[in-house]
Amino acid sequence: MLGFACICKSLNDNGCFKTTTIKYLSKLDKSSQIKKLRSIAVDNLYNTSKILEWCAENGIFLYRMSSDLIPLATYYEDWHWWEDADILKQCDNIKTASQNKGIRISMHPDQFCVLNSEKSNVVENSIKILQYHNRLSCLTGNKLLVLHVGSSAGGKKTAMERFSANFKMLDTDIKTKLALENDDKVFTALDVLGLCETLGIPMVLDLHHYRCRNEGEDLSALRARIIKTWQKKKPKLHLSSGRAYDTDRSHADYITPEDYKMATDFAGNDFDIMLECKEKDLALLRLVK
DNA sequence: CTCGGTCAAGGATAC
DNA sequence: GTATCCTTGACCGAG
Repeated sequence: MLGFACICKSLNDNGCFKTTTIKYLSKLDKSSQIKKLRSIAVDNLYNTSKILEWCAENGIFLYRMSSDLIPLATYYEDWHWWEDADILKQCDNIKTASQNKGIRISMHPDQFCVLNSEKSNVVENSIKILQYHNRLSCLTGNKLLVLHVGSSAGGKKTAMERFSANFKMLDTDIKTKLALENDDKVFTALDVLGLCETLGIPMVLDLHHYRCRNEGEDLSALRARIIKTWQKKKPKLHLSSGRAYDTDRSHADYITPEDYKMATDFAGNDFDIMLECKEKDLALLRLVK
């Protein structure tokens, strides 16, 4: 099963997400700020359920929700967006749509969520980011948060130990949603697999990151172990093509036929494949065609 | 209307 | 320490 992330280019009016900035909001009075934030959140959540409907109509049952549905969610702590009736209604629509249509959803906290940072304020903020994702996940029925290990400061071993220690301090509710993904600069598939096995969480294999960064490990030898980390859930891998060349870390607009074949050969019927490319759903439709 | 500078946030690197 | 890059896409606002 193929899926795509966030933006849906096929939907002109409902396929994208709004946002705002602190700088802009600071020019408004408090009530206008909240009004603006609410309006953006409701629109973004509404668009997400529209995208889910579009997915079902187009035979797509795998989708990653945007992390930026609630604007400035971890900044405006006095704005209790999760107590807003309109927002709750929209979240419930997403939950119902994904469950009724059988769409497997996930989220992927961005680069600012560095749980293993050496800076305590960064760790605290990362936990806030995870709490936000968890809260939104609970309301929308999402059960999977895909994360990178993060910083490599102090060396890989120390950095992974920091990750484990901080992971263990998280709420159980968050821990049961987390999965870890290998990255393209530091933590290899083997590094992340070992960490996932130790922590008892699923591993998302990113094939492009593996291509950019590996220590010669043989993926076919890791395949069964990776699947095992998912227990009864459907394992997932990420696929993208390099923009300018194979190991270019920048993502291309589309997936090359060669990369798609490589991924499907590896995945068989055992893995869902999440596409990461600029043209999103359009790239997926091209592959299916 | 169009286009470009700007934006909460981290990390790594080079100087 | 500080500057700069990596890198996303939506937005404001100048023209």
